[in-house]
Amino acid sequence: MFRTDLSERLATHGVVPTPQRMEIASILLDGPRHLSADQILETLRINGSTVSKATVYNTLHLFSEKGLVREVHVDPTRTFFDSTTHPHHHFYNVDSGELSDIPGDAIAIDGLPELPRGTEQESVEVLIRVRNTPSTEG
Amino acid sequence: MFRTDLSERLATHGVVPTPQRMEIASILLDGPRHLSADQILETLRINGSTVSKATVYNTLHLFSEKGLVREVHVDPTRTFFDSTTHPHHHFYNVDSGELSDIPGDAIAIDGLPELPRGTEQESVEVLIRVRNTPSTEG
DNA sequence: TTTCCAGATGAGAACTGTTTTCGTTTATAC
DNA sequence: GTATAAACGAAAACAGTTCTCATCTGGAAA
Repeated sequence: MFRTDLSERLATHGVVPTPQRMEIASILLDGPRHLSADQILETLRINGSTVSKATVYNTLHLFSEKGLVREVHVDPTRTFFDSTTHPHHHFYNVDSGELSDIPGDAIAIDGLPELPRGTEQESVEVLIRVRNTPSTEG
Repeated sequence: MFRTDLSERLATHGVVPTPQRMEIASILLDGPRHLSADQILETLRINGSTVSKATVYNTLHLFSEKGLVREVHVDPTRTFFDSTTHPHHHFYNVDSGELSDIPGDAIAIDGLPELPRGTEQESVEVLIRVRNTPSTEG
């Protein structure tokens, strides 16, 4: 994705594309990504960027608020930010800590239950936890 | 549930039923419960118990290890401990922070997707986030 | 009974991801 | 150039959880 595209994408979501936000966007929004704040900060540092931790968190929350990313909570120790914002589901590898998308049509939910009284649905998420198969032929 | 039943239940799961563990068990295991460590600690205090925070966490992890409870991660700010250990699904009320069970047969998943290469399934969880319906007739 | 020992407990410190605070910088309008 | 609001960032604060380690407990052995 070109910088100008990214820039426009931020703008159309009501986010002023500052240099710091563009750096973060180029890491997180350039394709399907599932990254924690820490992973983004680390990538920034590797790229020689000096964007501060506070700005990373501010920006991620702003992106989330404006619908540019979704927060995914599968691991109590950190929040993942998902660049795919439409409803979809996830695999979570408990060994590697990797989060990945379940292809859109590979799963379906049958018969949504009646919601608790006085509530309305916000989202439906399926999480399939997987672990690495122990290699028995090593 | 009677104390002796609880005590036996711990024992059959390989957990020595100490007084502190029994206090926690009587709060968490006496029916379907979804409680955070903090909620348990608070309940203990209300009941006049002096069980320490360290012991609460130790005990919860022990229970989890021994299959007496399951950990549920829906809220990045705290872990819920669920006294129902067989596979099932949840509602999470984002307004109240309440976690509740989806009745066992009220939902089904259609066509599990192919797992990522080299992984095996550990669990499948459906989480339906709900929010309180704004009362328009108030 | 006394001694020993492993396991259990608990007070408080440490840790970690995240949030907050607040002074400084930047961008834009006038 | 000056004013103003937004954005940035260093560091402190925060909250849930984990860790450390000294003490306690209860049963087995002597």
